[in-house]
Amino acid sequence: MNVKPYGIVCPVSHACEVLEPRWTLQILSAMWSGATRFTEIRRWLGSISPTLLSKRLKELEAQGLVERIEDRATGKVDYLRTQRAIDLEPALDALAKWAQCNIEAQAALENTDVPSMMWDMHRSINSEELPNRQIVIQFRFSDHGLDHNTYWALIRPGSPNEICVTNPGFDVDLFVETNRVSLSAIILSRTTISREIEEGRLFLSGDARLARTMDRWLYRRTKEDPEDVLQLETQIAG
Amino acid sequence: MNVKPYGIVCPVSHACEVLEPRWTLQILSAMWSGATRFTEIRRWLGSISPTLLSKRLKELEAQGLVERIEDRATGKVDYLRTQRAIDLEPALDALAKWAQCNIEAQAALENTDVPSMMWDMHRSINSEELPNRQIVIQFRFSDHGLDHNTYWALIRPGSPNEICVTNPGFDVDLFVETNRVSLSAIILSRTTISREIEEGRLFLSGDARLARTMDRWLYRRTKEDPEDVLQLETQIAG
DNA sequence: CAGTATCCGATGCGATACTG
DNA sequence: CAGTATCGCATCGGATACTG
Repeated sequence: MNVKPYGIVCPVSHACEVLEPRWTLQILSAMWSGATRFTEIRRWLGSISPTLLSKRLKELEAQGLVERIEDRATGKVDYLRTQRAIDLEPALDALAKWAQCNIEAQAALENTDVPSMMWDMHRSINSEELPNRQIVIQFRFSDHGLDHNTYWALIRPGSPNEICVTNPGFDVDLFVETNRVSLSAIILSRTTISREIEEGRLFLSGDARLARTMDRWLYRRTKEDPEDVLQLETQIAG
Repeated sequence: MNVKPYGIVCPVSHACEVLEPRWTLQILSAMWSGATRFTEIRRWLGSISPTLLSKRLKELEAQGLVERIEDRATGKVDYLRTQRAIDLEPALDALAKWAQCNIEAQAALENTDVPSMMWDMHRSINSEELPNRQIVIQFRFSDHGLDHNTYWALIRPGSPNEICVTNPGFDVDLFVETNRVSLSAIILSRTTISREIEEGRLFLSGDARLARTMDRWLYRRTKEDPEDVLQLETQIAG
């Protein structure tokens, strides 16, 4: 058992006893997003310590939410969600939707872990929506105190996207200058690319067509139905 | 802010930052169930300290999830959920449903707080399904180490149910002998009344008709659609 | 009833170093 | 890469007593 039992007869509380310990839902979310390897999950979560991740994975295994698969040949280990964990998706969806509409996470956005956000660009940049040639996009963050404030995304037809912290040496097609609050707010659909540009928090330069189509090739985390977006817009405006 | 921010760009994590601190969801659930007064919420939760409840209520107020209403005339205070908290219901429902089907909470059930479970009988006993006269039901728990192992539920037409820890002095119509695991499992629909009787964990004596109809007058927490119940039965059997 | 004030102990969690 | 081993602090939360 993870958390001290609440002692009340209520299914939600039983769920809490399993899911409440720090990082538990984040680990499951990372796996939902496709992470299967220990190090992969770590990178997704950014600031979790290996000790704690190891502990949580064991707990999740004990709870029957995660399965550890070791390849005898290669020694590689994969973590997979069990059906029980997959069945959590509707609840996580509902929670995400609620948070999307009801939390002004300004304070949280300010704490965005930039490396994990950039790592996320592996899937956040949709190469299908980019020209069918090599593309290099440089991201520079104006925030102070970052270990790295410049990243390069390298998109090549037929290869997985690459994210570099050192200049890969190719010509840059698009320069993106922004800050962590702005970019994370865009990813969360809490604002729009055009508004961020208008208000001076996002600068795009280089290939004009890439700049114009950023709306399409940058994948946003949540897709709301029209009413929800409207509701969201209203809240942000108000 | 409540919990140290996760730093990842993900709405679920933002929800966690607000909802993860211990007792937060339980407080909202108690209010969902109709509790509005400080002491009422306390009783519902059983083992929360007043200090912590006070702290959480302030935090929830700061987050815009709870509204504190003080009656100038009487000085009485009510806590009400805001729309934002009410909008959490779908997520809580999904979570409850998941827990119902996917957690064998044996360990949790053993920690059931008996006073709060009995307090819950205020609403768990549906007087509509009882004969239209005064009914007294005595509950005795065989567990060791309880402050009180005997409770009396007093149901009178036109009055709210009463739960007593001392014999109210009326004739008892139905005697219920059980233990906390069994009764809480019944309330959670994790087992059935007839099975608990068969397996010797629940004894009913006194008015035979009250005993036979317990299925009807004891309100179960979650109402599942048929397939879900089936799924649950399978899991318990397996 | 509706809380506040204090205190203290457990432990959760982060940081760091190390290993096969 | 995939973890384990230690360490130590901070803080979370429980217990208790007290108040208007």
